[in-house]
Amino acid sequence: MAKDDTLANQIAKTLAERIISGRVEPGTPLRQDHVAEEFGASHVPVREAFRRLEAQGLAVSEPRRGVRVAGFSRAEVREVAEMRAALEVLALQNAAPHLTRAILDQAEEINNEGDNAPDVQAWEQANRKFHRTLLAPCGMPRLLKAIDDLQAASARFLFSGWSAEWEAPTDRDHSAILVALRAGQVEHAGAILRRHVLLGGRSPR
Amino acid sequence: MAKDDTLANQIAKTLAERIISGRVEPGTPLRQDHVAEEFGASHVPVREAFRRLEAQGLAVSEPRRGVRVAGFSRAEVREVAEMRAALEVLALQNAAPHLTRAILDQAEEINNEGDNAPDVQAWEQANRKFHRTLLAPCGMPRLLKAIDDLQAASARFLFSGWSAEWEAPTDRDHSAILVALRAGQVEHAGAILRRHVLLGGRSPR
DNA sequence: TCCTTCAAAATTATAGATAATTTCGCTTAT
DNA sequence: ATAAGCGAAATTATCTATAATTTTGAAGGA
Repeated sequence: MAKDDTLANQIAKTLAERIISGRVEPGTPLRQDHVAEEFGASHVPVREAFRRLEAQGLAVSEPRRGVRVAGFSRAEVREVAEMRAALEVLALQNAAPHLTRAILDQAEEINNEGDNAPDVQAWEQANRKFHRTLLAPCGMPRLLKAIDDLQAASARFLFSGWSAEWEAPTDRDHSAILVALRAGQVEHAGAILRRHVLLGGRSPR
Repeated sequence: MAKDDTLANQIAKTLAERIISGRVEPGTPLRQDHVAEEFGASHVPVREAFRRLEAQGLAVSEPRRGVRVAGFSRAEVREVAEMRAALEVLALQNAAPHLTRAILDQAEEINNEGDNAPDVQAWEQANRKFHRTLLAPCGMPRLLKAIDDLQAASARFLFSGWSAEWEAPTDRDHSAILVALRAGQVEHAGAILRRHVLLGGRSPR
């Protein structure tokens, strides 16, 4: 099934997944012809895919010198965490009035899935889904898109840190956020969310 | 002279300027062949330019149905203002420790330019420069890029509202921000900045 | 041994051509 | 009149080919 109709989009998605999962290392050059050959396509859609990756911050391109997988310094990781914190809190504040009992229950369900996740990948997926479930009702598409891209950047860092040994941490913050939201304490929920996102971006021990 | 080396980037910049200034209306279809002909180029770089505009939120693209100049509803204008407020405050907080006396003086100079601006375009340019001068020292490139894109979106709204009659408002908020920063009251400066950005996005009377 | 120079190879960027899809306007039937 | 159907024109998406630039690596000189 075509995930996205246009070839360029499919290529972009595949490459994005590869970069986020850490399967290709930061700094790796992405050669348009090689990628094109791999996908059985010409390099025109590949170039467009590159542009999308660039916009998402997953790749960097220097004119006439090609595009490489974006690297991430400690400073950049912190930057992304700070941006996420600011924007997710904003989204939560705007989503709060639209959060129903059903949505909160659903979020709790997703949170439980995350606690039982067998590996980092599954945990990250549940984590992302949890956040999105709570924030989506804000109805601000541009904001949600920005948050998505930032979460992808965060995930890169997460995967690079502990791909091997890892154990599912029962997520106290998530639970606390739900408790606060159920009690109508939006500000408090936002404060926990903020701390949660900022600390989540800390370096692995 | 070539502003940006690659044709695609030049085309993107030109089109972006055209959209922001309001010279092309929201909803206008952008035909790759027409644009290509206008620039004396083939449509390959044009398509790449479209992708960039899309990423900046200046155009929307539906697969196989082309790309059109992005529209903006009242809700979207508010969304952009909220995002700007959140991110600019974050940038200011991180920039504050690096703000020297010289930078603040420079900002004041720019602010005066803005007060004497003959038209909206000039005022907006000075306004943008003022913000960037204060925020750039945060040293967070991704954040600054995001703010740039949001400011562009804000400018679109501004230009669409009062292109004709307009008088330079001596910007009290800007001055107040500088006073607070000079006094080392970063939090207070942030609060003014936040209010300033949010109210700046209000609809024309 | 190390640096410079220069040509071959690789790679990017753009152009031109083609296939596939959508849009538009006309005809025709109700 | 109005709506459905059909075909031509326009448009998007892709491919193949070409020009321009960068990288690579080897040869020659300091």
